Amino acid sequence: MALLIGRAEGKENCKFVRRRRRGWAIDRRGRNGRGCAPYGPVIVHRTKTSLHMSTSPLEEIRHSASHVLATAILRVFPDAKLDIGPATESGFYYDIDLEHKLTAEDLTKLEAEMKKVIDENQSFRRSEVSREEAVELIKKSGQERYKLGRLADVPEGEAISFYQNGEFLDLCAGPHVRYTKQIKAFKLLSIAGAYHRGDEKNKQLQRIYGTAFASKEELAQYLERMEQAKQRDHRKLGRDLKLFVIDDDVGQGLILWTPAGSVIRQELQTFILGELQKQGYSQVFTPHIGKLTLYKTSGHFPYYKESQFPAIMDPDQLAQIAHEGCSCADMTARLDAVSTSFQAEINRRAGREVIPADRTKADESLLDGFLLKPMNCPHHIKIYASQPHSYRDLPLRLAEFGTVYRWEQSGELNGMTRVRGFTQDDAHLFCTEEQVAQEVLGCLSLVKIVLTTLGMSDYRVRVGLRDPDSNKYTGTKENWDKAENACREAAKTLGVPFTEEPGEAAFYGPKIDFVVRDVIGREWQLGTVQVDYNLPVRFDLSYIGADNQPHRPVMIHRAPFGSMERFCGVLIEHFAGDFPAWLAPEQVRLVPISEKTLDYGKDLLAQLKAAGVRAVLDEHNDKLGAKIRRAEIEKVPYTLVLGQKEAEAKAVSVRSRARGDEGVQPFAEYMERLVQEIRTRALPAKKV
RNA sequence: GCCAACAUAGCUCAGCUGGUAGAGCAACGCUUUCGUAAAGCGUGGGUCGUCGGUUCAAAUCCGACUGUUGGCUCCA
Repeated sequence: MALLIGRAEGKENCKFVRRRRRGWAIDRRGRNGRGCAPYGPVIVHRTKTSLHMSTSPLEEIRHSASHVLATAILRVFPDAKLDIGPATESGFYYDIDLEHKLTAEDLTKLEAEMKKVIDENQSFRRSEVSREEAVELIKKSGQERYKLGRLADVPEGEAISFYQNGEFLDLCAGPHVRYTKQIKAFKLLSIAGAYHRGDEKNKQLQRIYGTAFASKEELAQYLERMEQAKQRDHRKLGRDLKLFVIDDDVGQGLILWTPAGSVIRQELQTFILGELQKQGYSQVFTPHIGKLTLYKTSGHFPYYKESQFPAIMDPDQLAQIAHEGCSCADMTARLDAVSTSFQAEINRRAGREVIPADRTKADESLLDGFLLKPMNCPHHIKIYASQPHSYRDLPLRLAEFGTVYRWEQSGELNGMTRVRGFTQDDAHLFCTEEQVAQEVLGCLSLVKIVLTTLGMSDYRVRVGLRDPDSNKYTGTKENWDKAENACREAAKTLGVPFTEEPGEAAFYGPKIDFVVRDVIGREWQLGTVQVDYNLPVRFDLSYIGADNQPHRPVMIHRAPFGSMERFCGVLIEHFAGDFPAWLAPEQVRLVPISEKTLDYGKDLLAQLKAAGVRAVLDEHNDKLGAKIRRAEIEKVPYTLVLGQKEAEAKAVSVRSRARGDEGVQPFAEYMERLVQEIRTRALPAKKV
């Protein structure tokens, strides 16, 4: 999986996760006959977390609110056909089939109706019925379109229950609150399209999202949190702080790193490179494209074709065409054939004729050119394979900030976290079976160092094992046992709590993922380590052992950051733009109180720059307050106020973004502390 | 990809039912030389996402396209 690593781009992981969670995405692939990974079917496991198995009071409130919503919907739109309305992690929704396209005004209307229902203080009454009675009840209520299907989902032998509040009766496992007035605070949030049963083959219904709480205060707090999340959205901060740009003319999902954003990325890369050096990695560089055949060998191409950019013409073919002395017309015709098949591909993906393609007699083999690389491993494998290896050479650790390209559906794109081109802090370790455990541990500690340094202390580790009931994995049982034990042992040795999740492995081997929870409680899968017994076989890799016999090496794929794009996006939100000094694009803002101390500022600026500090002198003709304000808004970690007093004493008045006014201190002293803070990559220390 | 909403100056936004564009901030200039989150005055800046249609007249109405945002998992 080299693939996998790649896929997620940080994401790979993510994508994989999403794919598991989103039935439609999986189904889409399945339908196209591409539900299989190169090494076997994608293992789709749904962890069933039934709300009614362990409902909390809040979930009861929310689930009840969804019934109140349904009650209101039927009052306002009597012809609505209801599907399903569960509680969710942050609220509830109800899916309805309705001719009328819901608008924001409708939400207001529905909210008002819900208030009425709540004020009526209806009681929720449960009744258990036989299957036949249930069918009758559903038919009587005119909701057979979806509810009968839902009824069929209830396993034989399980109780079938209905809940009634007021005039509204719904097939429902419950439980509910006793009276509608127990729903103290609710709000309808948005309207969205949602496929019936999450399957794009089914009709798309209208989903109304809302949330509910036990008190108005909690609702207000929730909305406040949402507002804060909006404020720290990396897309907003990225624009405000000028960290990155996405330009339509360049293309969707392609990140342009601005000078400021590049500083952050560069610092992160320098940081990790230092760690790699300590761990004995070798840095390599490989190109952005590779021959299609390479990815056919690795097995990735046919299966991931959907998520790759179309192949590009092999320049060798162009050269050959020229050699053959083709006329201009011939050449144009052959190029045309290529571009035609390219057009056909574009049209196929779009599902309509974006580019009219009436000449599709393209020779498919002409497409057999180059691929924008979707993952780095084949290139690294070829470096390994370029010469014979002795067991004494191993482990060989090849690292590269490798940029890869994936074709993501347009609806999936999102700022830096879901893109079409991204750079993985990738590495492939080639080692003996005996070395796997130790090497995995090394990779894990690397991820841990990264997270610790950045203050991402709230994370969990997931060890993905094979599904014992499935034989769809590649490789032998012995190898799997060894690989899984290696992962398990490594996770134990790491000393971090971890969960073992059968069915979460990649097909070629088990993996260990780090799932980070951010300040607002969202989870991000960032670092990943994967053990691979398969690609070495496909590429017939070997090394000569101590027994003078050839042996198969084992590969480890790992990316502590995942992708630089995604990681930076998460980091921006993690710090809310308030980066620690070592990462901040601008570390120090020099603010002369007036032009009188401008020269002193220039003097300090030169000294700071000489020490490698990223400092900027504010030469604006503003009052002090305005300059301070600007520095604060731009989230500069340190602002040094320079007045006559400071100039005379060779001092600075320090204002820290994290701690506020820290008073006057000798410049030399301040600089020593600052350089130390940067060198040690310290996190911003809050005022005590 | 699918559903919905949105697209006006660098940013945030105003511009009602059609009569050909405005504010604040930012930028730039001048005045001010200032002590910890906004000094005053002035100047420049937009083919209103693109293309097409309706109309005497379109930022405004209609259509297509492009892009952005929120969704498309949490089993009755």
